[in-house]
Amino acid sequence: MDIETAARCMEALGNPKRLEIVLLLVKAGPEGLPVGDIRRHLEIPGSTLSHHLLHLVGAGVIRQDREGRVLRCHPDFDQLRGLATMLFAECCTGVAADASQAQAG
Amino acid sequence: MDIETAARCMEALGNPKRLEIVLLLVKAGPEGLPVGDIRRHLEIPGSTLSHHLLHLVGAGVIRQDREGRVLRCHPDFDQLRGLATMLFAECCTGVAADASQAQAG
DNA sequence: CCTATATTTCGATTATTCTGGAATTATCGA
DNA sequence: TCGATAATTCCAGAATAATCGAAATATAGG
Repeated sequence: MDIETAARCMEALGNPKRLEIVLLLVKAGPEGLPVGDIRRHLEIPGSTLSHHLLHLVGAGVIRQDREGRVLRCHPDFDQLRGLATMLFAECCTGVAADASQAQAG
Repeated sequence: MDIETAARCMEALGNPKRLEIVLLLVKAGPEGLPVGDIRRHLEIPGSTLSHHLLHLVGAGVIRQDREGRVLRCHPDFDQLRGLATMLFAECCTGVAADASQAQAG
């Protein structure tokens, strides 16, 4: 996963409402939940919720499947795992402090 | 970690420059890097970098230790781990779809 | 077709964030 | 104290995001 993508995911998760949505979906598991259920759980206006969901879908954090009138939302577990992994992927692999201080100071 | 805190961390990591900063610091390991080194690596104006660092510190994602004129920045590994963990902490533990559809539809 | 339900899109307002030049503060060494 | 380096704060403008009511679209069942 590249930095732009990861930042988009993080940014999507960086809003309390949206994070609540995602945690709720993760809790619900792979089957996820319909938009309407999320709305009832979180008690936010439909239009606001719709924007947040679009945002999350755009970032690739959740996916949606239509089932008749109902739009079911699932977390994208692979994406979330990738994100969590990325934070530590190159942990402690390098990037020493510059020598420039020693030279200049 | 509560949702507000987690969202603040995510939001802090949700900017490409800030994510780059944090990944650079994670790469550098526990010793971290001075602000000036980060600036040289990322090539951004000092004031902009300063704002981003303040943001990251405020969110608890990094910490800073002054060493004379140099301000050394470290990732807060505990916080980052906590964040990564939280995403899956309650994975698949519940939240079934409402019965209301079956009743209403 | 008609009615009800599920969800989105439109449109407008308000709030927040990002950005970076210039001035400022702090520390070091002579 | 002076001069250099490290980093921050001040300020202001541009860009983005959040919010939600109202209207619109889509689907289902009779």
